[in-house]
Amino acid sequence: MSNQYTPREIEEKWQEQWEKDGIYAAHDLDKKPKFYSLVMFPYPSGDLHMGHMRVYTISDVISRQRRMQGYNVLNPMGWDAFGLPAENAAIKNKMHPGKWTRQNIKFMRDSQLKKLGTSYDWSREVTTCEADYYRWTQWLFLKLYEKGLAVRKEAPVNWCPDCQSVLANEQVVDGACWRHPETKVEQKLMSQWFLKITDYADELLDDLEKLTGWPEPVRLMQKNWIGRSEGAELYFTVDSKPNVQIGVFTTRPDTAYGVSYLVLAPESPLVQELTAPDCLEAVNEYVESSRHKTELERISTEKSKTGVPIGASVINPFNGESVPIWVSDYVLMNYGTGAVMGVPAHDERDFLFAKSHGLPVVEVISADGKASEGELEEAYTEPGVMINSGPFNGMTSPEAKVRMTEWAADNASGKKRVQYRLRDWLISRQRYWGCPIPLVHCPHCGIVPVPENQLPVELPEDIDITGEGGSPLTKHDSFLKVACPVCGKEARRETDTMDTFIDSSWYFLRYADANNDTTAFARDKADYWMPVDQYVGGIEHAILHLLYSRFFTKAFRDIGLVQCDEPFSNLLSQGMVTKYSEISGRIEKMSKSRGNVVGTTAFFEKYGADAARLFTLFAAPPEQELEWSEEGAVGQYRFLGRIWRIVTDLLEHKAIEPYTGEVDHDKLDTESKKFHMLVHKTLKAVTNDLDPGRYVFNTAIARCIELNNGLYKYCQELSSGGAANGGSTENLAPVGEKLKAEQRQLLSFAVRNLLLMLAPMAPHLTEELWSRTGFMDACGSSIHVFSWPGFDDKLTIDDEVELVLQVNGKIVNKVPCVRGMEKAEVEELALADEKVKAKLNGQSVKKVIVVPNKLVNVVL
RNA sequence: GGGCGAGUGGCGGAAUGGCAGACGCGCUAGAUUUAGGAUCUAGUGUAGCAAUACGUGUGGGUUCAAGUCCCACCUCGCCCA
Repeated sequence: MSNQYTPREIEEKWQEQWEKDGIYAAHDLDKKPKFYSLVMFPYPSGDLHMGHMRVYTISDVISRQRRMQGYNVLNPMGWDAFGLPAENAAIKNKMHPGKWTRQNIKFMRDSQLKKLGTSYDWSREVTTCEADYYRWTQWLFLKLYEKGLAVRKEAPVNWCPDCQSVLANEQVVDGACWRHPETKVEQKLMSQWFLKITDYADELLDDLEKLTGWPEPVRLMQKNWIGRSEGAELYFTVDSKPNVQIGVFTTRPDTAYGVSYLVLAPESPLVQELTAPDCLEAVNEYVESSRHKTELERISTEKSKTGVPIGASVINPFNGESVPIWVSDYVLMNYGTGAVMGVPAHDERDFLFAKSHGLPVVEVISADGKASEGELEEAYTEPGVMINSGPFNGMTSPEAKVRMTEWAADNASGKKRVQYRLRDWLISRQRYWGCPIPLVHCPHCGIVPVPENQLPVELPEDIDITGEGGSPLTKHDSFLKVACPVCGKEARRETDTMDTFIDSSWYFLRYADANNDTTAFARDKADYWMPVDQYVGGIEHAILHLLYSRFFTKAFRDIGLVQCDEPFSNLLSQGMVTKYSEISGRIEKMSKSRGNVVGTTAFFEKYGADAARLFTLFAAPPEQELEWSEEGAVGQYRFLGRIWRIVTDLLEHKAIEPYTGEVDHDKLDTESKKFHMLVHKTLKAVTNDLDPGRYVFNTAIARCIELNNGLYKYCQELSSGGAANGGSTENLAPVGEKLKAEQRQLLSFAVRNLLLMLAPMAPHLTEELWSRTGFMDACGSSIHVFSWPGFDDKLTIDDEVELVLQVNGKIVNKVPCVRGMEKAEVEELALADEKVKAKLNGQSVKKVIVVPNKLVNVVL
């Protein structure tokens, strides 16, 4: 039996044993209470580093502890395996995306995640790029299509020339592609598939209230993203064409008397319809130039606003005045109606626009109800009192907002309207490595869904990926040509694939029934496991992935596939892992490109997975940033070594035995009582720290270290008190035969509980010692399926407390005191204290504050 | 420009409004050792021999009592524009 702690020798052994025994299997429909623990599944990019490991460690510890607490735990893992990097790698290495992906998965699963000692139920592994998964992605798409939630629309889209693909708005960062920060995104008009997430805008917003287990910042981000704003749509009749009305959405109908022009988005069809012949050339030129601008450039409040008049005008329904129509690219076609009313006096962007084009500024709201003297310096956007607004003068602007909307509705000039920032989800991608959209274009029948029994529409493997000229699917004849499912005549397959966010918007449902080959997931299993009880993942998915998943869950509920209406009850957003980067000279997020990664293999070899796990948990609370330091990790390696040494030494000296009972406190001597209470105090603190919603692993580990330190000290005392062993550092433990039975029981009790508390965090070491100490045989199970230990609350409260004595809030003395002393008695004790008396120096006492069992403050 | 969050020893970080700095790293000393980047023991906020004084980004405030609550500001981070 080796007496050295060598993680290499034990970790792999137990990993194999656990897998063989299947102790982490989840049981569908079991009577035990369920706990669904989920971590955001990774993209199989090829190599995980210690930074990535943080999230898996956190989620694994939660799963393991819940399992010990008697829950039927579902802790699955899979791969978000479709996506661009596979195609890029294919172009670079001349390797098929499928081969590249599968080889990465194998490495990440077998050589990284398993070596971390994770407790996944691998029988439920899902891989989104395999036909047995994407078949159901397609099936679910068809369900959404039947429900009218998948629609084809002509729309201006963000086009990345590098990807040769359309990007969702969320994938455009600072006007550039999220994968190609150097590449400016272009605007292009195309026919595309959309999912109507806006149908659920209100529910997605309202239900954020229910998500009390989510971090507040994430809920706020979602709220802002949905961006509900209440206002009105107002109709402006075109001067020369009384049958044409232009609707504008505004959140400020109260400023309608201040309208001095109206603006159309360059993409608006009305531009072509209404432009006067003599303005046509200038307008066309302007429309053309705006096509090359990014959305950010267009709506920025910092730059001056460009635009040209189109030579037509509209009537303001409130005052009957005629105002000119302009075209300007600060108006976006896909927000509101693609037309806005210009109120320079009360909107920053309108103010800029009016100033640079010499348009009038009409003030209709002011702070005090009086018009400003001279010209306005800037737009007044605050609420105020109405002026220059006919019958609405004198009202406060919020009141006028309501009244003017009513007036417009009564006069067929407008209506109340709610507008969202959230837009429909554009899912078409002109890419190969994604889930094919299961539709067929038939010249006779139009768009025809592929019948369910013909699914999956498989991605052809015999393909040549060059990265040029769009998707290779458009050139693959046998994929392209298909008989129309309705009329049987020759038709063409849809060649667009789906946005990969679709794959990850339902994977949590597939885990509930991962091997079902007759449907996406059986209703009863999904209803049993859902919702996810604890989801753990990065803050970078705070908006997109979480919003899409919520949308899918709600849509599936309405289709009748599942009962729950929110997928994730509790969410933990772990902070990123950082490290000093030689390249930038700064502490930055750990990543390959920054050259500051710490690999898993070398680290596991040297210190073991348990030390890696403990350090990630110990260095910072989970939602905070964590700076990786090898020295810090060594500290945890040492802690594990200290447990190892003391336990193996106790064992060798026969000072512990596989004693599974409690300890009779009354039989213990004073020192033993103290140590016995330390064990109970630690059990209480650690259980509390691992409580749902708290998850402060750093302090839980600190408590375990304290208990271990206490164990060393107790052993020292036992040795010097008769059970001596010579004081050699080789022998930490007292000699077993010289100990009293209850002292041996206490030592065994302490070791047993220390191992149990650490089991979720350091699964290998604890299992090895559980086995070596004989607890495994005595309890008849792996430590990881044994029950989480309880504690006796009475033994966590000391009889004697240290009373802090203050004079005027400053600490003067500390005295021991019996717990539960009466206030008057405590007051007396404090005033009789020599040091307090010295401070008082005969001055009269104004009052005395007593905090029971803690503190006395004498105020002069 | 707006919103949110965070500033505590040499470092990572602890503190239901009630003893600031738990726990770890680092450092110092001792023990053990052929050796130590192993191990064990003790110490370690700053100044001071000491008693003591001062200490949680800055400035105000509330309170018997503030790292914690309120106001203003500074710095950093994230998100949105």
